[in-house]
Amino acid sequence: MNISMAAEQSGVSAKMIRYYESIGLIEAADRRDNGYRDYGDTEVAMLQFVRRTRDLGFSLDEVASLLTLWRNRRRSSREVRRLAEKHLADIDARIADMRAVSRTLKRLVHACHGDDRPECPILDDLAATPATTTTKHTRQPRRTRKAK
Amino acid sequence: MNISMAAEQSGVSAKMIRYYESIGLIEAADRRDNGYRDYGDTEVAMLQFVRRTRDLGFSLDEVASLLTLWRNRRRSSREVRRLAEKHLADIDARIADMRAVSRTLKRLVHACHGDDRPECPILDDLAATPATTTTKHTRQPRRTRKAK
DNA sequence: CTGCACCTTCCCACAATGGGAAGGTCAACG
DNA sequence: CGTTGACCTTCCCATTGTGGGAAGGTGCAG
Repeated sequence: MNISMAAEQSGVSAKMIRYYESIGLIEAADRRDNGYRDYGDTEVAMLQFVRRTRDLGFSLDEVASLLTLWRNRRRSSREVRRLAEKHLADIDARIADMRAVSRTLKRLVHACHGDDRPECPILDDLAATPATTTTKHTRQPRRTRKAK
Repeated sequence: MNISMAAEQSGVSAKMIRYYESIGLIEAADRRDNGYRDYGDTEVAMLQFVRRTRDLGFSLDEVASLLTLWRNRRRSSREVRRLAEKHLADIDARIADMRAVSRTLKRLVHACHGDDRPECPILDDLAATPATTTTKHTRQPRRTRKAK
């Protein structure tokens, strides 16, 4: 089948299929006499695997690893799980960060009248002068290199 | 003060300060005779505003809008709140998506032995043939083609 | 004067995707 | 048979926001 059909059946755009091929994520597809790429059910299944893995937020690098493991009949499930766990930890950390942001935004939105007046706690908060931070002046005793 | 000091005090890297200037997010800094950019407390405060806004996940476009509102003494807080609410909704939607991913990953990780054996529900799930999805296939746009 | 930490501009890269141009191919329809 | 239009191909560009680094100028301590 042609690439657009493979795209439709796998849920991966034709553009992306070509891209995945170009970076070596998937093998180069067979070509027909006219130069068109030709796909079979095996290839479509692989593309579906890639799409599902991407849907779970794995990077293309991770997809590559998972594809290799998938194809390797002598893999250890330990390795697969390790990859998944690492990614899960990453996702959860990002969720935590975003929840903190969400809480802050909710608080700010709540505090703001949202009417014609210019007074706005949201802007006040964003502009908050770091009096809180007690920034006692990063000294500059001559050539002090910045830390961190 | 020099750009590196402004960077240190604002928490925005020198690289980013120049970039923000180049895209017109912030005004071009004054220059000293030697061509060096020169920053004062006002500029640092603006950079801090930008950093805080970025920390809350606003895009640079949104930062630009918020900066304009911040500077405009005749703004309506309604507009600010609308922006914040829109962003909040966006964040919350993304959190929901990621939580769904997290739940799926947790389930998969849980189901996987993670030992030397190759059997792995994680890979099985990623490879799952859409028998479950009962996707009866979206019909073609028109001109049915259904190659081979 | 030397050395070094600054500063400047400019270009490259990243991740993953889409848009679109220029040109070849295939099949249906009149 | 020729036109038409939906395909296909490759190639380049844009995105978002950030960092790396080169090449060259400046300022100051020793």
